[in-house]
Amino acid sequence: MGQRLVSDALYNRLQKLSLLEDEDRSILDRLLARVHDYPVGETVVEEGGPIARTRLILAGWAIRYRTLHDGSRQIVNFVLPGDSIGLYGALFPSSDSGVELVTDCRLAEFPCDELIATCRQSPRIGAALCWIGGQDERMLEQQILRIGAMNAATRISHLLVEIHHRLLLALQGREDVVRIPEQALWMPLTQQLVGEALGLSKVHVNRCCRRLVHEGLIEISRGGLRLLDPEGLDRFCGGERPSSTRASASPSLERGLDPET
Amino acid sequence: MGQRLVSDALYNRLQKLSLLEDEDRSILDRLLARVHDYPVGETVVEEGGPIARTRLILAGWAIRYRTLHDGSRQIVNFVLPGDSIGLYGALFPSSDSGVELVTDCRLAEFPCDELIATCRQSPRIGAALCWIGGQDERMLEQQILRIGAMNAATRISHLLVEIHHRLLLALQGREDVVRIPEQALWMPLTQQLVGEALGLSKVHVNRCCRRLVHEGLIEISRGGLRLLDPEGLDRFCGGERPSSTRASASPSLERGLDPET
DNA sequence: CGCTTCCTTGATTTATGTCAACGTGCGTGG
DNA sequence: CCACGCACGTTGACATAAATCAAGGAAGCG
Repeated sequence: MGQRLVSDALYNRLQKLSLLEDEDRSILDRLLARVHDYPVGETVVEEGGPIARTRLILAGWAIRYRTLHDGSRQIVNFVLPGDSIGLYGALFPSSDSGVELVTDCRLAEFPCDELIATCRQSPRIGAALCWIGGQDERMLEQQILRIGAMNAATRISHLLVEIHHRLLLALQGREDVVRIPEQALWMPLTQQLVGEALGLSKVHVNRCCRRLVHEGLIEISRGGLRLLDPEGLDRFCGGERPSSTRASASPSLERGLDPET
Repeated sequence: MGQRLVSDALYNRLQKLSLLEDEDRSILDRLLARVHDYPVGETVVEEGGPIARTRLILAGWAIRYRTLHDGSRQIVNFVLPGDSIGLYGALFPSSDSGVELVTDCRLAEFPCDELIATCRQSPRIGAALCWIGGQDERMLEQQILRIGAMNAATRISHLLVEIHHRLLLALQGREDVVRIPEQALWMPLTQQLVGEALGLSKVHVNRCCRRLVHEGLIEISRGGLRLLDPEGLDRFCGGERPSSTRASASPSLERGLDPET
């Protein structure tokens, strides 16, 4: 397992699945070799527009959102390093939601069709991507839980805990990686964005955030915030069970995917 | 294309994808041959429990839900005929959400692992199931949109419109099927359930429903409701774009999945 | 018959939204 | 360099959607 040039975040995540062979990694490396940089604010996918390419976030943050007729915008999900955009592009003619970058981003891009070919070539990669897709679905579930059943302050802390959790997985999934640097706790989340994600007005988000600041859980600065006490935040939102990210260690799964079978 | 003994709803949905060959259908038929009946209230999947089998709903309604520490329950999604339960069972050791039947149900069941083998056998079936999975994700998106960005009455009508839409797809997807019977518009949705799904108190759900009744859009009866005017409901919630259910007609997709390639 | 589940309605409370105003840092263009 | 605009954060006063509390009715069911 040599040094990875790109998509460390993805490999860190996939490590949990421990399904891929070296061969698969080189296939993935080739698939993800086409890297592009984009500036903040770029709309990578239009709402209702076609999905030309599948992308992987190598660095930066994005949002998936939908706009209502009254002009309000609902953020469906935050897209972090190691997350994919348009994973199902080959199967759907258009995207219901749009994707917009909230920081400068580095993306790996390739035509959707190539994913099909890659999965044919290595069923293990196919399974790994389904696993990623299943995690996406679980994150949406979490979001529904937050918005549907929690009050404002709890929603916010719960969201922060989830994102923190995801960042840890993406950034230090492997045991041999050094401890996460201070910077990792910084999040480019404006209160506006938090409001759009959680169905709250920015004014109310502000008031709740001030409370979290007052309790020493977070720190607010221009254009973002910093987690000071992740465990405290977790306690604050009642430690609602986060989505499990463990993979099935089923030996029959590996056998089933073994090409020699 | 002979008469289907089971899972008409699934075939109706898959028809939109027009990807499967007769051969695939007989494979699926064999996979789905194991049918079981369960009574109302049965908990098919425990929250946080293992996912022993993958299931397909042949008839009846279920809910996917999660329970919070304070005892409140959030319904994540309604599971209708043609929908799957535990599709990713082979990839995850446990289920975040539980599944409970809200009517008597007839389910097709098989061990999760068999799905892997089936996908190896027919990549077209694999693609079709990913397509189903992608639709599930889109439904969750819709749910987030409702809960996060709409007011109570709009949420309710939007939910009803979506379910109506899904039922139509499952029940009459094929052109050659007779018009949908009156019964199809009946839904076993108590106001309690609607509240748990949309993050509203049952009292408030009741008041909003009464309004919809007053406008002649729905009819309420013991243990459920009936859609009288789907188009009216759609207008009521501002006709927010429903999730597109069209499949990609990409010829390269079919080529990519062709075993002869 | 009594129990349970579901629907219904009124009175009151509360969480959150709206409106409005102001501060502040930051980039940009003159 | 300054001046301006802009995006973001902050705060107060007020409005309102929705929750809560409470009580009762009506249909199914054992």
